Amino acid sequence: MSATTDRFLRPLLRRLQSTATFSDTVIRTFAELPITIRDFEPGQDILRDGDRPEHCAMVVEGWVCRLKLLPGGGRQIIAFHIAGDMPDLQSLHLGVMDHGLSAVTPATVALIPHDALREQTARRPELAALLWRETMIDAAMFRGWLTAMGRRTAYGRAAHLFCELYLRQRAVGLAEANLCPMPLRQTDLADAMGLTAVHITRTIGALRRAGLIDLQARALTIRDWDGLCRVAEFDPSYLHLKGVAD
Amino acid sequence: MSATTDRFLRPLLRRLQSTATFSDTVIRTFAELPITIRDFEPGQDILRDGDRPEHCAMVVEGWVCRLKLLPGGGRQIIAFHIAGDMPDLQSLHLGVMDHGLSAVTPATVALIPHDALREQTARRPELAALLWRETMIDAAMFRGWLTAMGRRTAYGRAAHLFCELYLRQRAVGLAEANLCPMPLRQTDLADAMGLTAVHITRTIGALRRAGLIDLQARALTIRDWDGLCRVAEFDPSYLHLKGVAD
DNA sequence: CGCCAAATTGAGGCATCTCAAATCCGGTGG
DNA sequence: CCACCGGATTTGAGATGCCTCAATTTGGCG
Repeated sequence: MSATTDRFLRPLLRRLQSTATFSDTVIRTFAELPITIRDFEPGQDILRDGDRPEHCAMVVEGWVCRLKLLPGGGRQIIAFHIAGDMPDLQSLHLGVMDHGLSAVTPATVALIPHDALREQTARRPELAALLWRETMIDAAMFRGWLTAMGRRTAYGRAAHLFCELYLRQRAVGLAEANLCPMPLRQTDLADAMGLTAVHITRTIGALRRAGLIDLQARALTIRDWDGLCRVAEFDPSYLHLKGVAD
Repeated sequence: MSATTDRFLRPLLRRLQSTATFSDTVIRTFAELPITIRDFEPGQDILRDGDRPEHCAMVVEGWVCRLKLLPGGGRQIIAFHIAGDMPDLQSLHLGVMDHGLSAVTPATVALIPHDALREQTARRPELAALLWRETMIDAAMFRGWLTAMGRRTAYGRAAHLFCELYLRQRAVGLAEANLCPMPLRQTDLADAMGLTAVHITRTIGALRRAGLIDLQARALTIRDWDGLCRVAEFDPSYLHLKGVAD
């Protein structure tokens, strides 16, 4: 197996195995996909609203985000993605991007040509079902965020996001006990939560003073997981992770 | 073809044809699915958070909504669905419901057994791709709502929801020119937009006074479509309808 | 060591909420 | 056909969460 394929396969399988069960045949199919790998700078666009991409991306390393820009200047981050995620899987069957994709940190991304992926999913129902399931989880996470935006206060919303990002990283082996990377600037957090950077500062300060978390040096420390979950009204079932009964 | 099958097929095809192109073989496959039909009262639960359904639903008639309830009493409506929509397609591959499904109006729903649907999608890649695409659009609509919640004021958010609900109904032949059913109570609108029923009253009043819409007798009249779109910062591409270039 | 971006703090303003009262409306019984 | 009832909508007034703008501090990095 080539080094490129290995870099691609390792995070992908880690991610898929955190939510689903599948056969070695599927793994072999992944291994044969003609992928290429590209690096991006922080803030660099990977795909723009309106693009018609010819391949799907998978995050090999670093963080990327999906975002929608409004004519009036509004900026809404709709998802963060880490190693193993496929942030634009929908481009396989929806021609036009209805949002953008950019690197948050320095990021390495594997590109899978649409035609190869279409051919393989048409040939292998198990593969199609597995990736279809990923789309379903994508939608489930939007539901989680939507509920956070609509019915949680800034305080609970921030707690909720930290719960999610910690659990997702832990599920793919990127977190230690009560500690995980958190490379987001307060601007990013603000645009993800529909708040202002200023208010994010105050909100994080409140979470810290409540003894729930610490946030420094691009890392999140969970000081009181149960307390954080309570404040967040956090129910991890929307992540559809294997460990959490599905 | 049985009357039951006909009631099921007509709205489903209308919906699918509004966004995608597909073969007669797929239609025949749909026609052979062993569906059953059930009626629901307004407010009645169709599926609850935590359920493990054995079939997918398709709306034959009426409106249903999907919603998430928070332990603290919060209630967030995450989607409205009309005839032809499949509001719990994700239950095909995600075991547990992470949200509920209830009838908004008196509603008729067709139930498609999971095993039949799994068998047919495994056998027919075109069918799988078509429904997978529906899941992708589902996710796209959540992105649209998420952005509305995060970065639009109550005024723009309401305008946005009305734009969407009008276009979606028109796409499946349920709207006349500048007029469509709108059977939602202000409580429903409030829970969908993350606002209060009281504030919905004031917001709709403002839209009316601005000469953009009228809302009475469970019907929405569009008085100024361009103006409404401008206020909403509405870009219909997230609906991935055929008419709107995809 | 100094620079620039990011984070923090303060003060005043506005959008939306809460609570409470009044009115409207659709359906039902007389 | 009218009177009534309960749920839905509307209106008012005061409270609050988050925003805006502006100034200051911190921290990573050349």
